[in-house]
Amino acid sequence: MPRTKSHTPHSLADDALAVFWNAGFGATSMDDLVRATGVSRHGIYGDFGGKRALFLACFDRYQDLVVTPAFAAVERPGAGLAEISAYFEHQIGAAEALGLPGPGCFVANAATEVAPHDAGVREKVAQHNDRLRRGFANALRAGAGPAPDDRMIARLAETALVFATGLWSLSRVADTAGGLRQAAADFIAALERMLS
Amino acid sequence: MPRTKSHTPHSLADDALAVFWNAGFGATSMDDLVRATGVSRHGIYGDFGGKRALFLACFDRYQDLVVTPAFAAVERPGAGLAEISAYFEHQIGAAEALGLPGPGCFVANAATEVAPHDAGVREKVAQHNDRLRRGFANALRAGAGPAPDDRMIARLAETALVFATGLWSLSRVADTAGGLRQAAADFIAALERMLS
DNA sequence: CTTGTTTCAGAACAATCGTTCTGTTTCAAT
DNA sequence: ATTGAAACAGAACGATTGTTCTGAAACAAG
Repeated sequence: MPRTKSHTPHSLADDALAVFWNAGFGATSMDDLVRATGVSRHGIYGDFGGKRALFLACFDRYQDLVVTPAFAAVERPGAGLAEISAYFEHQIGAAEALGLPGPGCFVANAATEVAPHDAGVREKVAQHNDRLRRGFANALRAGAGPAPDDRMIARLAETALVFATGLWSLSRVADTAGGLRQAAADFIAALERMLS
Repeated sequence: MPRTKSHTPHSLADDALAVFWNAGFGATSMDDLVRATGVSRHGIYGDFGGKRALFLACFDRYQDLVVTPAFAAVERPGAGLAEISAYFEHQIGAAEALGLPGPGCFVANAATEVAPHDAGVREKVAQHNDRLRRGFANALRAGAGPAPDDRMIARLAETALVFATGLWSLSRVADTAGGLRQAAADFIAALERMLS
């Protein structure tokens, strides 16, 4: 009896993610979302209940669509510095392909724009950062030789998280990828020396 | 004949900076500025002409009030890794004193929130980043020994800029300063090894 | 004190926001 | 074909935004 839906919550969040990622939360209007997703206001409010809830749903889609494909190799058992390096290169290459200055990291953008005013977003950001921390630690352990110092691994993982966050942040204002690429290479080299 | 002014453009921008720094550009309303600065709408528009112009003026005040006092030691001839380390510690300590999660870096916040939509802000951010790059390069040169490799110095300065940017970004969501402080120490140690 | 200029306090404005609501259209089951 | 539930398009709403405007208050010079 009912009319068939033209979208699923998944596809709606996917399209919304692209808009939020590029323009941020505040600069994205409900009209922008209707136009970009092709879904009526009624449909958006029916599926998610509002702009903020849709934004929160985008975090999960971003994990599945962007973070996991790029970061899974770092999280795999047996990963090493090469996988961390490939992760950096993958993201810089993607930013370069989309044109610099680019959209950066969706989570990092949300962290500075909305996390201070929104505990729910702050929680999502914390979960994302923890995932990166664990992934980096996993890859650093393999590169640490036979007797890894867990204390040092945790610290270097934190350092890698700081560096990765800085990379996405700078990619929002950089005109060229050269500097970022060289910085990433130098950072990998530094990690290598710290582990030996 | 005229009534005496209760403020100067400098003091007005100083007070506005505190508000923008904590809440960001979009989340700060004109009413917030009037309340926080004690200056009427008429006064604000008379001195600067609008919200955006006042925001741009805050960049210059931020340089004078925050960046220069913390970063001048790094820019001084003869500075070395110790000055870079002190700069990190200075900023982390300040963030800790203000309570974490903190406001981070005013420029870095503006870079992610408004730079994508505003060429003027993008220009200000680029100038700030260039200043940091030059400062880091200056301090790295002194630590590089008798025959510094300018090519490598420039790359490491870029790496330091990426790391510093990541530090401020993470300080906006971190609950404790411990991780940041350890990461900074590790990064300094890594720079030391890269230079030798 | 008077005067003239400037600041101040707040009302008023148009525009835009997120959200809600009202018909109309669509489609599957009968 | 009829029917009814659900999605659609878009108007409408209240709230809030940045900006402009108006009248009253304040201060220094004469």
